[in-house]
Formats: sequence, structure tokens, C-alpha cells
Amino acid sequence: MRVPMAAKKNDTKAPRARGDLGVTPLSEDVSAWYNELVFKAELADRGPSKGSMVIRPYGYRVWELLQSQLDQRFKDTGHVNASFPLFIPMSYLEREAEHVEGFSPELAVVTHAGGKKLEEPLVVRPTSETVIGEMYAKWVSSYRDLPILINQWANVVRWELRPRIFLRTTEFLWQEGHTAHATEAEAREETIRMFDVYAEFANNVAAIPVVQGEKTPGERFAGAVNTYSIEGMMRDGKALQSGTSHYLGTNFAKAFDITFQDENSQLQHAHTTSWGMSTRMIGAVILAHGDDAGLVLPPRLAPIQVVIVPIGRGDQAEAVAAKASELADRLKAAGVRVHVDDRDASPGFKFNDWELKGVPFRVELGPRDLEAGHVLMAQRVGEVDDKGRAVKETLGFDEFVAGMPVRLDAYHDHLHERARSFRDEHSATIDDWDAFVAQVAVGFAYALHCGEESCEDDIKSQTAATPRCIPTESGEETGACIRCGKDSAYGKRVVFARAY
RNA sequence: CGGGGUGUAGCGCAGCUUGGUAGCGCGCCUGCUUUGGGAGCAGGAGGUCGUCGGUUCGAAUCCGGCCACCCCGACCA
Repeated sequence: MRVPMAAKKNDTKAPRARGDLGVTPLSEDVSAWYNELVFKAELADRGPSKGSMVIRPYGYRVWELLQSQLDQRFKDTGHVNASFPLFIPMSYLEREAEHVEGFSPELAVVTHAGGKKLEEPLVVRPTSETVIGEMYAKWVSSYRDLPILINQWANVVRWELRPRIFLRTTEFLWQEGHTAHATEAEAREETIRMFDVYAEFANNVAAIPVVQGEKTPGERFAGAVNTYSIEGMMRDGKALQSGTSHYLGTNFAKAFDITFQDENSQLQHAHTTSWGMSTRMIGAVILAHGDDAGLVLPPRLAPIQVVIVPIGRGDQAEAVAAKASELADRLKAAGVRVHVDDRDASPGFKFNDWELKGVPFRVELGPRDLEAGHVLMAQRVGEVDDKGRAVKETLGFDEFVAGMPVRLDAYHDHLHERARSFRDEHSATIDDWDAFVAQVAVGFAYALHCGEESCEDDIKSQTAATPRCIPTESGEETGACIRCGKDSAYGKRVVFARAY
């Protein structure tokens, strides 16, 4: 596997000052930084086929932490998990006209199996509205069968023309919630409920402040009536959609005949919703928090929250190791994910390595500390000295152990606040075309828009920016379209940005 | 699908112009010394040069075909 290097290739006569473990600085080239970091932090590796990825244990642990915390939220809102088939008969996709049209370019289709050509091709699911709709039709006949509130954790395949690890891979992991309701009001309420769950999760778990809003018609999910998304800002000012919730109306109910008799014995179509969050969220975490030294993981998603680096050899080693392991046990008991790095490598190497891997807190423990009864602790993102290195804090053993949970929370808040101010500094309300062009080059532009797709396309071809969403929070406002000058639509401003 | 690259040791690269049987850095293994911000010395292992064909006494190198992957644009979570 080749890791693309920065602008300049490695010169054997003048190796990188940072050594082989360093990455191209974020500030220099975000794209190169991201590509190298994903590999060097051991989050993932490329798979053998185009656009495929192997999620390595460290990256998968992040996914597991994300999964468990999100799943808990689904359970808390009354949902249950189930599993639906990977293969979907092609004809199912074709039943919802907009749905096939939207997905056909990225379908992987199985035409042969068992050594024979299949009667009907099978699609590897790009999403499961269709199979699930088919099953719901069988399960629903009375209003008493509703609502159905099911989620599935699964892999899906969308053939990508231009893959990017975590952000756009041919196969990715996600969860897809699919619900069916008796009334439109109830289905709409569900759509917004889960939309809010995603936003709350992004803020409180991933420490990413997100803009919540409805998608414009041009950006809507194929087959949906309304699509809502959360949009985070990455360190290069680009937007990343990291969760979507759709109100599907009766589109899929009609296509799959999900009908029920209501209290008045009238036959009605159910109203359905779907909502998903994927491994792309890991990409969002990398791109929203990372810095020149590497990954920065928010503590609630960090596989290791505190790493202890024992220092010293010979006679001292044993005592240091014993103390390290005692401190680790006490932290574990306090619910902290802690790791003692007893690898046979120099302390300096370990410091840099754990910084690259984004561990929130690093603790040094050596003979001098043992004697003084304290540890030296450095926070991954915090105060730095004139060499750009973390300022180390001296903490007594008990104080260190007892204070850790609170520090982790405070650190989460710090990252969230840092991301929020970054976003705010790179966002602006814009009413002038030239200013718009300049703003979308660096971040989010809140502007009025006519709502026409041809105008959206024009803006995209001029600036590479697209409407990300119509923010829920924006106040009522109308006026002239930023691009064409016609009357604005939506009654609100739209967030435009370049997007991943 | 367009445009641009790249395929040589686990990783990053040089060698190719001017053919003579492969080299550097990092990593890896062994030993000794080291360990508070990417350790040092010594020894060692590791490559049918993407693939198929052609030219030649001889091809990593020249010629042709194929394949793969990466990067930049159009679709997407």
C-alpha cells in the first residue's frame, strides 16, 4: 500500500524532519493530511478492490463506541433492532420511480450465482427502504399494527466513482432506521425526533457542532418528501453531511402496498420515515477536530482516553510498572478507558505516537514521579509551550485518578467549543455575489436563494458550493436570490458551502 | 467517463535518458549500550523490478498490448 506524500516526495538525502511517523501538516494540505493520517493512526487501510476499506481495530473501536451510544438513543426513543437481507431483487428498486432513478448509477448487481445466471438480478442493498417496505406490507393490516419502529445496523454498497476512506467508500457501515405510522403527523414527528437525536449525538458525543436543516429539493433523498440533515464544518471550511432523516410520505407505502384499516374501517396507506448515520461520521470526527500533530479524538469516542507511559529501566522499571498498573486499575474502576504503554520504545516516540492517535490525556510516570508522589499529565489539545508542546501538569496520584472523569467532560466541552468558534468564525451572512464567492471558499455562507435547481447548478459550477440545508434556526426572511436576483424561496436563508 | 500520475524489499523512493542481472532511507530480526519529546553502535534477513509479448548475446532500463491503484473534475451518506 502506498501512502501518498505531501507536495514534495521523500528525498532520501533529506528525510522529513519529523521522521516517518509524521504526517503532512493539516495547515499545508488538508487532503494529504487526511489520507496519511487515516493510515498512520491505524484507523483504516485500503482494501484490495477500488473504494474498499478495512477498518482496523483502533478505528473499529471508535465505530463501536459510536454505535453503542447511538443505539442506546434509539432504544430510548422506542426503537428495536432487526436485520434485513443484503440482496434485494432488482424489481423492488424499480417500484419506486424516483428511488431507482436516484440509485441506479451506484448499484452493484449480482447476475450470476451458484454457477448459473439468475432469473432476476439481485442488487446489493444501497439502502433498504424497498425490502423493508415489502416486509412491512406483510406485517401491517390494522392501525393496531402501527407504528413499526425498527432499526438495522448493516453494511451497504454504493458504487463510488471517487472513493475516499470513511467519507465515501464503496461499502460502508451504517444504521438505517425505518418506521411506519398511521398518520402523517406522527411520521413527521418521528422524522424530526430522530433528526434531533443525530444533532444531539453529534454535539454531545462527537463534539461536533452541527447546523440542522432541511435539504433543498435538489439535494433530497431519492423518493423522500422531505430530507433533513446535520452539517458539520471541517477544518478546511467544507461541510460534511453526517446524518440524515427523511419523511417518505406515502411514496414507499404506495409502491409496496403498506396499507392498514383505520378506526373507521377505511383502508389507508402508512406514512414512513427513514434515517441513517454511517462510518462517514468517523471521517467527520477526524476532519473536524484534527490538527498538525494528528488525530484529536473526542473523549466519548476515544478508544483510549488516558494513556500512561512508564519511564525508566532496570531497577526502577518494576516499581514504575507496578504503580502504572495500579493507577490504571483505579481509573478503570472509575469508568475511564486507560492504557499502559509498555512497548519497548523510547518515551519520546510514545508521546508522539499517542498524539498522532489523538488520545485525550497522556501521563508520564517515571522514578522521579514515584518519589514525589505525582504524575505529569499532558492534554492533547490545550496549553502549549513555545516549542508547541503540551504544557505538562503535575498531579498527585489521588487527585489524578479522582479528577479524571471530570477532566474528560471538560475536555469534551473544550473540543466542542473550539469547533464551534471555528465554525462561527468561518460563517457569514451574505447578500452580495462577490462576497458569496469569497465566503464559500473559506466556510459557510448564509444567503437567500430562489430555490430553482438550475440556479443551484449555476452556483455550483461557479463556486463549487452547494446548498447544504435550510437551517431550522434561521429566522424568517425574504429578498432577492444571491445569484439570479429573483424572489427568494423557503422564507429563510440557505447555508451554502463546499461539501465532502 | 474525461484529465493527470504511479506500479522496483513491509513503507517511502532512486536507478531507466546512455541495456550488463538492483540500491538508499525508514521499518523488521539479533546482540550490547540506552530510555523525562521521534535512541546509538555492530551484525543480519528481505525484491521472479505490476503483467503479457517483442527487440537483443543480455531488459527494471528500449518498443507494444493489457491490468491495477492513486490524484484532480461530473453522482452520492
